[in-house]
Amino acid sequence: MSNCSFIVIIMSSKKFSRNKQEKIDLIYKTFFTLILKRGYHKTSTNHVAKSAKISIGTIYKYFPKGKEDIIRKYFEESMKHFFKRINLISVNNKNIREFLNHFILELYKNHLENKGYIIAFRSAIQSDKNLLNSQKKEVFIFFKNMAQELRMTNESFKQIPEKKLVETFIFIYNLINAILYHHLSIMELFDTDEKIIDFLSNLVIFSLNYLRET
Amino acid sequence: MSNCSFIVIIMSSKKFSRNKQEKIDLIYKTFFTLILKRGYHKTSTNHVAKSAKISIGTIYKYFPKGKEDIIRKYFEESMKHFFKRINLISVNNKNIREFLNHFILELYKNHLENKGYIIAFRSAIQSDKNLLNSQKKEVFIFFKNMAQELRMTNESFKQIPEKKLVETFIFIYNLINAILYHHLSIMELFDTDEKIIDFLSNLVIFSLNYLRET
Amino acid sequence: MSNCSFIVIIMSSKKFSRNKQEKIDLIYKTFFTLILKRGYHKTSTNHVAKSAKISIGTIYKYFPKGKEDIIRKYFEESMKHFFKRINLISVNNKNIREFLNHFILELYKNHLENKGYIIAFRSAIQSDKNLLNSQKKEVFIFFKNMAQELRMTNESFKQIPEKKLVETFIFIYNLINAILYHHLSIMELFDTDEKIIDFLSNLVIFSLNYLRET
Amino acid sequence: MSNCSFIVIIMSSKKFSRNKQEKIDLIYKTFFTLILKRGYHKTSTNHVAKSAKISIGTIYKYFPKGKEDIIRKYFEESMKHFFKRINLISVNNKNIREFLNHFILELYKNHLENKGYIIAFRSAIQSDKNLLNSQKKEVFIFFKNMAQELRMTNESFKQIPEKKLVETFIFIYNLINAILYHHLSIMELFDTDEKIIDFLSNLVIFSLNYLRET
DNA sequence: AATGAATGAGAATTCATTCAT
DNA sequence: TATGAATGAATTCTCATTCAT
Repeated sequence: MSNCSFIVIIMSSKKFSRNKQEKIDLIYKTFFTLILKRGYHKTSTNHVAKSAKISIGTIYKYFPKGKEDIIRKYFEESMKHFFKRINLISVNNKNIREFLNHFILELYKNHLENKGYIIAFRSAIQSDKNLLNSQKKEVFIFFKNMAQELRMTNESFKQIPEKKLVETFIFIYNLINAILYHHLSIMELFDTDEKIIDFLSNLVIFSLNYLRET
Repeated sequence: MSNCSFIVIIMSSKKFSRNKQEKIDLIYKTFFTLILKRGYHKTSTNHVAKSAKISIGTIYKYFPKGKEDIIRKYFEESMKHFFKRINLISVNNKNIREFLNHFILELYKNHLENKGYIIAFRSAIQSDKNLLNSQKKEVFIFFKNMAQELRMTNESFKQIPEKKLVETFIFIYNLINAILYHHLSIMELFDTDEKIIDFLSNLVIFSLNYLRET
Repeated sequence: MSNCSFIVIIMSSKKFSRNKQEKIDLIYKTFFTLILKRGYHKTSTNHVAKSAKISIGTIYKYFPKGKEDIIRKYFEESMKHFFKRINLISVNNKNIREFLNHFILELYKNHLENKGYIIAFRSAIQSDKNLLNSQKKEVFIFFKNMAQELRMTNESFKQIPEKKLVETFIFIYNLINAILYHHLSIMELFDTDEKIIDFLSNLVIFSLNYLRET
Repeated sequence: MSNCSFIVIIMSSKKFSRNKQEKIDLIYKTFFTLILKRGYHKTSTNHVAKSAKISIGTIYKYFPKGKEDIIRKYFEESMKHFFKRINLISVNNKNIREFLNHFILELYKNHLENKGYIIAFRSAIQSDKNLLNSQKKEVFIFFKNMAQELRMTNESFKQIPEKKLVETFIFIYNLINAILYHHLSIMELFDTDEKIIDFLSNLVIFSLNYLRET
């Protein structure tokens, strides 16, 4: 690591490179915060610029198609981050139940932290069907990789055919998302974090049994 | 022509209220159809007028606050219609399981028929929190009435305290809505109507047991 | 005529119909006047609205694609008007020389009256090649019709094959336009109207001889 | 690497001014090429920078007023170059007809090679009348010099008064430009290079006769 | 000298809403 | 009542230009 410190200094001296990521993150943060307050279609790029105290030109420099691009690029970044976190769990957990609980918890944290983005995403797919398809593909690829990995490292998963495993993961992922979104953005189903997570955990077990039987 | 003029006057005096409701229904239909095609925030009142071949003035005559009013008034009407249909079932069904299946089926049909409206409603609540509260109130009142009625006419429900019964109904209602919306507008969870309904039916039974135990 | 006066009153009572054409003409006039003053690319739709004291929405009501549409629609109208005027001449003139002089005079008047439009047209074709093609087609159709008519009614033209006649007209039309545009918008070639018209008239005779010989 | 550093320093001290002119030429070339593709008002300095793979700062270093300056400076340079080429002819040709043909050919080549610039110039003069006046002055000075020279070295020109000669040259220059521009940028008058040049050549002879007689 | 991030005025365009007819 | 022309604030987006590095 100490060998790298010099390189780090050289890299950070590269013009604007640090500011650049800071600006992008500021745009994300401001945009999704405003969406939480005023809703997607009442949040304009000019609002974001004014609120973030940057110029409108800067937003269009990094996101040439405006709002649509902010969502699309955040989607790409957030998927990677989220899946990285999920992956860390999968390797270390051998018990399915334990793994599921972690998975649900991560999804829950993700929803809490990205509420504005999730609302934006759901608004954007209304007029941009490609966005939804992109997401479906990413989700498929991720769970395919996860299934392959789990089947290689874990005896409990080895018995289930890969295709079935992937389909099941995607189903569970969508089921949890459906309920979490409703709980967080439409109407609270339970009054504490623990309760909703426990409910989802049991619901997933139920669903897995249901899927197995049918 | 002169022969007809008297008839026309007579007819129009009768037709008047019918025409009004026809126009309103045409506005609803056109608005929600356009939303399905282009999304909520790309559907303007002017578009609706052009597409429905009526004047923009007419829309503002019946819905003085535009899009917001269309959604709000349709919400009021649709709630009444939907609850009427549910009520017809509740009176005639004594078996809980049977009742649930009907309830789910009605919710499913409602979602299918009102997809555009449901998308519109979810977009509108982002910037109009009152709309969501109105809905919560209506839902509460309806299930309170339903609970009272069921407890009076049905032995199976009499054992459950009214408050608990109402809460449970509301929970089930929201749970089903969450999953149906995701299934119909975000990503298909099952490939046939029967499968999703059967899954929901079992899911509700599971949830009722889960709620009873906790 | 007196029989028609009643009809005229009825027609003018038709909502906005008179204002509509007035507004359109006002937009044309204002737009082309501003272009003369500030050039095409420094004349914005908002400028036109402000200068004409109408709202920007009105411009986009009649010209949904903005500046491009103003030019395109004026082009269509002006071609018709111009060709109508030319046609009136062709029928009444049997002497080719006399006909040419009228033709040149009409083109000259057209250029003088539509200087702003001609500048706009030449700017617009830079990024809208269709506009130029449309014009070529219209010019071709007009001169084809004119050639047919002249060959039917006039002995002097009967000897020239139709195709040759059309090509010659188009050539002359373009040659005159080239020189008139330069004279009026780039640099004066002669100091009086009479001189430029006389020069063009002789130039056309020269060109016709040149074309006949080659 | 260290072996080369000295050479690099030596070279860069020599290359410096050459690099500067290379950059300027690259800007000219890129700008006028883009104008041919997209038109003057859709070609921005930022586009030029991106397309030429230099920074926008470099463009503003050499052309502090942006597009306007590029055109103005190219205008100055190109006038000199063009007039140099014309001058070489004038000295070597004693026959007026022969001289004219060379003159027309040079103008034609100039138009072909500088199409983008010519479009740009005509767009720029719309909002920058000084540009047009500068050009008129340059043209006047050039033809005055040329007239003086020709009258000194050539018997055929000696008979014509200087003022008349200058005016005639300017007239011919503008006439040819008018037709060439139309032919190359609006509508083809002839299908080969030879034909348009022959036509122009005869046209100029005609015009000279016409001017002499009036 | 060269870079390119950043700016913000201003252009194009949309859309909810009003109002004369 | 019904119409749809008219409005103009608000939105998206571009582009000439500046300036820190």
